[in-house]
Amino acid sequence: MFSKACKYGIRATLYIAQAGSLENPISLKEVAASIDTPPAFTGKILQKLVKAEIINSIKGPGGGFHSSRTDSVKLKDIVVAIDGSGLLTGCGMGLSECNSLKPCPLHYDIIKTRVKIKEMLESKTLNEIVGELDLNEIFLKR
Amino acid sequence: MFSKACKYGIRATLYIAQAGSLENPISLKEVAASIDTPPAFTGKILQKLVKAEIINSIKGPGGGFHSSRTDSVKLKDIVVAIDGSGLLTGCGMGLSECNSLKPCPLHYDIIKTRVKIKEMLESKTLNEIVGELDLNEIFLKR
DNA sequence: AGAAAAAAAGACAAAGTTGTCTTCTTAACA
DNA sequence: TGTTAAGAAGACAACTTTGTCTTTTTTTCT
Repeated sequence: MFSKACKYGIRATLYIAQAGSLENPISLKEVAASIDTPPAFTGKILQKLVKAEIINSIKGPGGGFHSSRTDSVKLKDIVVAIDGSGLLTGCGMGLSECNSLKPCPLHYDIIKTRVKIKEMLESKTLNEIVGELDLNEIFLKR
Repeated sequence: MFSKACKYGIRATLYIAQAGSLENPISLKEVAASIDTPPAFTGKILQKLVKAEIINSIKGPGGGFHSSRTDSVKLKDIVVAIDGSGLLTGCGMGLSECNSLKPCPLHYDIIKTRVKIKEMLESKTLNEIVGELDLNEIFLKR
């Protein structure tokens, strides 16, 4: 469903949302160690998330990442920023001219399924997701 | 959601189910032209589908592809044969030890969504899908 | 039996994704 | 003001997916 980069991005964002703040930003090194992902590749992904304004970065000594928008960012924002909107748009069978006037054989079933996928991706903010976590459990690295 | 190979495979299978029969098998060349996919690559995909017993092949002059199981094959069979079961199993965030005892933050939402995806992939047989088509419309190549 | 037509199989090439390494820029702090 | 610690950016390498081309196998037909 999601690319590897996107999965890493979700884990990274949740970790940063949970552990980081403007006063205490989380370094790339700590993020990668905490979610068990390759540090340099994780850095590339975080760059994309910063450009999409999903997280914030602070340069220089003591710098790192935090998120100032945990009350408005949803999973969909992360997925679209990293994987693009292909999961939610376009013909499921790869036809270029598929629409409700000339639907492909799967058109309406795909649309119905996408409604559910969108619900999953849009129903909660980062705050709401993080709020459900039991912080005593390791949950992003296993 | 699906790889390119899988999308090609779905289109090819539907075309073969609709146009082919034991007496009149469809050549690779015709399949690829009809669904607008690269012939050689399409051949590789059809080989996988033959091995998975989703379609049948007949070698030699006059040979080609047909499906003897249009009444039992479902989209899920094609998707699993080509893309594997990753869309329907495993942790959505990529954690190896995610389950209902130690669920990841998205665990239950992912499960709910997958139920809907499975419904889409398991609700109809090839016959039922093909039966809905208006055969006068171009529908697999656009 | 030989020729021809078709899929099967295998080697290869191009493009995209994943991952690493080095250099550049920014900012804190002695 | 220089050093150092951090992210940003770019070049590169490995692997996977997508795609092509050639050879082999099977089968039909003459």
